[in-house]
Amino acid sequence: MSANPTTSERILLATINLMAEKGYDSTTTKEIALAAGVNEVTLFRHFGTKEKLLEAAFSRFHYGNEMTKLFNEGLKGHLHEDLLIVSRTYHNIMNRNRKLISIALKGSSTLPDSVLQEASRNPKHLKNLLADYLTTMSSEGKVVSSNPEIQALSFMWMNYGAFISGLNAKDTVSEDTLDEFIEESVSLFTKALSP
Amino acid sequence: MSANPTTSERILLATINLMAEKGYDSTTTKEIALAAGVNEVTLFRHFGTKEKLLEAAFSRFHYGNEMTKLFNEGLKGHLHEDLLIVSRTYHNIMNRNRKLISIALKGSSTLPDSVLQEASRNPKHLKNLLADYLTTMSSEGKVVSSNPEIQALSFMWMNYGAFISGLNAKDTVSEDTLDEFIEESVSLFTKALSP
DNA sequence: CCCTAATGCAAGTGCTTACTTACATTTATT
DNA sequence: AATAAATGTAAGTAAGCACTTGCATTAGGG
Repeated sequence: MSANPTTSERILLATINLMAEKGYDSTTTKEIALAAGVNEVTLFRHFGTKEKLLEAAFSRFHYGNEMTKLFNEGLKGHLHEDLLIVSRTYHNIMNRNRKLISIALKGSSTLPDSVLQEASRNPKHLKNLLADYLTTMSSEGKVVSSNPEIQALSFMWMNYGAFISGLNAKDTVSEDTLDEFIEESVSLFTKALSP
Repeated sequence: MSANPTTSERILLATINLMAEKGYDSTTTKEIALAAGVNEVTLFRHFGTKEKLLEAAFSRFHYGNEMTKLFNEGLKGHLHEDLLIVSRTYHNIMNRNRKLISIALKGSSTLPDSVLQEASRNPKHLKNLLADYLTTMSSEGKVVSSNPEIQALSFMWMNYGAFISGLNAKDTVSEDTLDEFIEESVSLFTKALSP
């Protein structure tokens, strides 16, 4: 369909950048074409409709299952270190996909379902993994046995809130501030969860 | 200007409800008028423009400074109880204004500044208040002396994340689940912050 | 009963939008 | 050089948008 991949790519990137700022509805195909340096007609020849254009952008750039992999392999049974890894990986993934998430958050009446699902599975999946981890750790006596579900939820929501907060801030949260927050908050949870 | 307040009120409520679902741009004045049970012209006679309409909705329904008042009067120096009050009051205020916040979050290129400011001051103001509280508590030996800024930030972000998570969920988070989360998470922070 | 203010109704304006069509031009392939 | 595929250009379409205008209808207070 597209012999020249750079053209498609440029259009998709322009789509993501503009829509992350202004939302799906407020971003016009004319703008996108201008930002991508192509004619508006080319955009339609490549993707047909505005809706399919966004779908293409999502399916090409969305994040995979890095987090699941992390929980299956990367955690060593040391609470403080493991929470650090989880938190850092989480923010890593989220920040890499911040624009897609921003688009989904702003939403629209005509936003394709596939796009909405991508964002809604955000913290839920991770909460389950973390809850399982805490349950295991608890059975090994390495974590206080209480309510692993809500403990995991609290941790994920804290990081989710931190991420969302940084999304719309004009002055981007610096790398240092994020690191500082991660370390302090992980220490906080480590102390709270230790037997 | 409006001899019949119910008419204005109906329009404002319809505005908030529709825009919270679909966002500012995607909500048409025609829809609003239909939902409010008035003619579209009446809407313009009352508020002039779509922009002024949203401004009116915000200025009439936005939350005051309940949280500041709370910190000046309501806290008693008992960590666990105080955190409980803060958390409960926070979710109370946020849930009462969930639709306005939803509108501001979705955003738009033409969204009035006054509306955006309302939402951006969300956790920041509260973080400062909570940080001050923790500093005081720390000087009284009731809280571990570490980094009150980030401790406060962690607590606020956790609650912010919890709130945002419940915003877009189709199945509203039940009252019970929220209560359960608040109690468990406050206990968590109490243990972590105790000397 | 009259007067005024609020509302409804019908029609229309000018603008923007996503999307199309027909044709010319460039670029790559053979 | 010839051919085909990808892009540009120009123009237009149909629909939807916020917003306006002129006039008829309703309702309440004096």
